[in-house]
Amino acid sequence: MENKLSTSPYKGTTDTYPQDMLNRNYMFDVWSSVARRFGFEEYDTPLIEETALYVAKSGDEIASTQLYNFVDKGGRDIAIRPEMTPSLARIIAAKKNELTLPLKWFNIGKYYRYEKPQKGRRREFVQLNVDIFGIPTLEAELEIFQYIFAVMEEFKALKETYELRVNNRYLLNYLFEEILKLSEEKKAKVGRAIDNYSKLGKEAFIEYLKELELNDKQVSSVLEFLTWTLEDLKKIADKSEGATQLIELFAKTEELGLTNIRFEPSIMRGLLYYTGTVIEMFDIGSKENPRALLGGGRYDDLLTIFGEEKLPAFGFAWGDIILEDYLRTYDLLPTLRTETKVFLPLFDTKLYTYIQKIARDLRTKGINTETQLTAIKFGNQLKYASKKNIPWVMIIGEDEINAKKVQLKNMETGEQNLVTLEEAIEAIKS
RNA sequence: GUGGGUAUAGCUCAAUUGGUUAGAGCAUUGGUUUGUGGAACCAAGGGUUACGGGUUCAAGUCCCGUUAUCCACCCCA
Repeated sequence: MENKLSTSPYKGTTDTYPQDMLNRNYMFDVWSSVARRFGFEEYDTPLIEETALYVAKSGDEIASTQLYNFVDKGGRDIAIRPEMTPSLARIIAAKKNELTLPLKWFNIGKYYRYEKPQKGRRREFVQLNVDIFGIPTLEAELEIFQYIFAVMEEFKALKETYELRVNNRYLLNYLFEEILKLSEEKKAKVGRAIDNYSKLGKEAFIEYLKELELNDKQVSSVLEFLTWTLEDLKKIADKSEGATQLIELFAKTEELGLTNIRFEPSIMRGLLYYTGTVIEMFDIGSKENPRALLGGGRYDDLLTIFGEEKLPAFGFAWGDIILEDYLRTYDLLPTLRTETKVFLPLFDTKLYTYIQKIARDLRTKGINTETQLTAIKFGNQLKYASKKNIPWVMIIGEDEINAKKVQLKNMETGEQNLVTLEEAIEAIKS
């Protein structure tokens, strides 16, 4: 090992400097303020859970390969959370009898997955989770859809650049069981192929299905399925609950006037706990962001892993990295300035205490104030304030103190006035 | 986990194809009569050329390994 410590962050993680933090906070503020506007409440869970929580749900290789898990000093097998849903289900199951339904909860938190880092994918990332518990009907879906679109509007995203794609796991089950009559093992593989349909291309897709030993009839059934529209669903409405739900769902989205949403038969969403509606949102205005912006679905059965009765649930997760990529693609990140409102220069060390007391006064009144700490050349102090994009500079030297006034300088216009402290505060606050 | 590309200053890139002391722009810091910023000009700091080994009289340049990053798989909770 080398003696010198590396300044690089751990593989697949990134440092966030104050400048980047402004963007991050902007995105998170939109997420959470719109959530509160809809009546969602914030909650949190520990970063560490028992490994069993994740194994119970998935059981397969995800837990062994992509989970950060280890044994603690007490011999417990624990893991850093790779997602929120199991923890959320856990805390709800724990207090199921005392919680008033429905629950509309959200959280913004960090997650860790042992992945090979790529663009839009890191080992440490932040996700927004929004979930509704206790609504068995499609109103839960509609509430979430409206939230998602409200967020996109808040980001000022252009309508032609995003699309929410919706499918239903019961419809997929109908395809697998009633039309194709597949074994469990093949369901998973065909499902994955369908998920990859647009990426594979039609020919590679057909070839892959044939490798899975699907006969010609089955292959053409899958291809036909992928072209299905809502009209086609009406023909099988009496046979598939998934079809019925989708028809009803889209009737309501239309009544609500929701756009940027459509039925898409190839949406799969993994293979784990989803029970009905599944959703993904995509950037459709460019080719720069091929990954889903967000994904989610209904998971009515998840509480059963805690030995509880079923509780209807619908929710989704939205990743920070891909959102930021999306916003950058369309130049939707506003130019953000520091939160500091006013800068107080210092002409002479003798004035330090005086300036500090003024600053204290300003801060008491809720004005974010930064002061010059050492008396360097005034031009450089202004340069500093200018570089940090602080909108106001309050200049106080001997002359101003004698006049019992302050010079208030607007850094954008360069305008400067000799005013009383009260007048200055008024101007800064407005 | 598999396959491939890349790695030179904080950032974007040079370096006559193996040949002196590795350069430039931007950024940073200071200066251009120290109570007025953004521009311009001047100057400075900043590099074990990712790390380790090898070939060679000579390596930023060629070879091997490691690490990181990007792309495609795998997976995507």
